Amino acid sequence: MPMIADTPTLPLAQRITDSGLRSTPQREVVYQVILAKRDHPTAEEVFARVKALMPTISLATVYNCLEALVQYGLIKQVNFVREPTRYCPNLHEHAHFHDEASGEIHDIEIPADLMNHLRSLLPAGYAAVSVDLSFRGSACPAPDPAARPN
Amino acid sequence: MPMIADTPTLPLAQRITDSGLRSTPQREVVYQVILAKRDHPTAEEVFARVKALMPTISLATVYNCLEALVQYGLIKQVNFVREPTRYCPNLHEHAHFHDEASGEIHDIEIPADLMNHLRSLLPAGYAAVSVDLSFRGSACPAPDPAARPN
DNA sequence: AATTTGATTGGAATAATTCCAATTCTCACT
DNA sequence: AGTGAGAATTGGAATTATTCCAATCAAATT
Repeated sequence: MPMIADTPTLPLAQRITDSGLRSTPQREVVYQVILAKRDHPTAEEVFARVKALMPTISLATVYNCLEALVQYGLIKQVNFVREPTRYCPNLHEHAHFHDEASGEIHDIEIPADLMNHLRSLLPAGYAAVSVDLSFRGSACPAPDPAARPN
Repeated sequence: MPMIADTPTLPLAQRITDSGLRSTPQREVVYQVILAKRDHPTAEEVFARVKALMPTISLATVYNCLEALVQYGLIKQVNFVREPTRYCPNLHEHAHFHDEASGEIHDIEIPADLMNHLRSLLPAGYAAVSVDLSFRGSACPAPDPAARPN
């Protein structure tokens, strides 16, 4: 029987092995659902989405896969006060905005030089592995009073 | 019997009521232990410290008090990936450095204009109530090779 | 094909936090 | 000072998020 060329997961498996992580069907499907939607699902949400594609997967495996994917730099994790950990497919260094009204999380692009500037504020002897910048507040869809078609 | 002037908690009670929050003995003692040490205790750590002063207090009340103090702006809460929420007496807008080696959290001062600059990066319609900036990495105690007594 | 190593699984265990109903306290008002 | 309404506190149960564990399964290497 043909082993390849009947599922579109090839590039995914590629990307996983390229990172140095062994590829497994479970890791592929977890990675796939995170890339499929540009949002910030919790482990439980990932589990729910993954079960649609692979009904036999367990929650423990989803946690394991997420941890492995984070560790090998394929996804990032974010967290907010009193919220479960969320996972993010956007590897580009960026900030997050947590909209308290809708509960949604939006990516905020931050110029790279500013991120580096933030790092440079650390006292001598402090080496930052990661910088976490997040905003909390509310987002109004149409703020400027002029020019609204509707 | 005299109702006041026999405990040094007066200014604390003052500060609590001034914030608009009703002062209670429990809230005072929770506030007191957080101000007493410039660190970042978890709720359990606060509970342990508070019990030394008020052995009958319950953990639920510590959580309630912490929540109330945060809500009325008397303390701040911080959190890190896969760590319990921590509480911080430093109201001055600042960042945190989480030292992975020691587990310690250090306050990092950030110029106010830079914090405002960060806020200004948000797209129109996004209003940030709070900005959370935290670093994760390792801190070496003596970085500069010159000038060390001892 | 056998061995070894690593991954997955389900369920139990743990950790952090919240909920709840009963009691107690505080404050405002007689 | 006494009383009643509303708020805070309490202990324990419940919930949520996550990790642990031992057994099974799969894959890579000899």
